[in-house]
Amino acid sequence: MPELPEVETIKNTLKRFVLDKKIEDISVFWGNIIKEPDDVEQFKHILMGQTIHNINRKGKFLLFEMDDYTMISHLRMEGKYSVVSKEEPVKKHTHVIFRFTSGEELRYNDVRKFGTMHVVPKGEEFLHKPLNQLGPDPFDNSFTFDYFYEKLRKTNRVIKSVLLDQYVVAGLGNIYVDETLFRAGVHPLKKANKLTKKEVKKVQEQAILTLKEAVAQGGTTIRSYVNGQGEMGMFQQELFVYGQENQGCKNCGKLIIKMKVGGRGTHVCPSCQKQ
DNA sequence: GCAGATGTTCGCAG
DNA sequence: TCTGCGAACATCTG
Repeated sequence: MPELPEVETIKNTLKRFVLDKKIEDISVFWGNIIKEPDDVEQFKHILMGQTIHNINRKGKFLLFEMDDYTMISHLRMEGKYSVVSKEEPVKKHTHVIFRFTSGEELRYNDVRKFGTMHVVPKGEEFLHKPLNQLGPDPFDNSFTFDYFYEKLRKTNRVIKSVLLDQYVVAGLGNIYVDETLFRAGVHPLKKANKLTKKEVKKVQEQAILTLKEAVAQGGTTIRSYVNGQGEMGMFQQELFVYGQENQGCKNCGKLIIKMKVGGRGTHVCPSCQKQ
């Protein structure tokens, strides 16, 4: 269920446990998670013997950088990583296990099995799917006002759908889009190309600010998100609209309403966010 | 028990 | 070319 702040938190906790660990063996219990190479045996073969030297993040993707390859992992709705001793009983929804020479294991657990893993040669991460078409990370310098304004100006979609589009900006998901639009005072159904420059600026600033605050709080735990150590995030305390339907707006007191936008549950203060 | 929803993304159809 | 909708899957809530 992770968006950018949750993935960033997972990256930081995982780094404390897997750097310089060498993969001795791999088990895959649900092969559909492995997307590249398309053959699971090949996936296992090329990663065995590799040592994890660094973990990076782009948008909602984790990049495990090894000797000759990078594993690009997306957690989708429910994916989780944990590092445990090999003695630890394997949970029901654990689908991939990386066994280290140290006796520890990196385990991937995913109730809904939506997550994906791609292994590509080191240095070619951004040349192939799934990263080659991704928009800028919101924390990157390339996420400029001019870039963002042009993207919004050229589409006929509503602003919420555009913010969820990872080709426009990579990292926002349903929670942080709703929070960003509330903080910017923009209605999710407003057409992206109808936003004034001032509104675009505000949306961009609030997106970055909201994500930064959420990272500082270790992410948002609504149902099941935990970091690489099984700890919950704390940002849910700071939410203004997400999951706050039928409660008073923290700004004006009017009831927060829930609606559907682009098939996604969407939370809005009808008074603070004018269409 | 069943319909609908869940922090995501992709492929397909119009 | 662009946009919207179902599917991938399991579980929980009303």
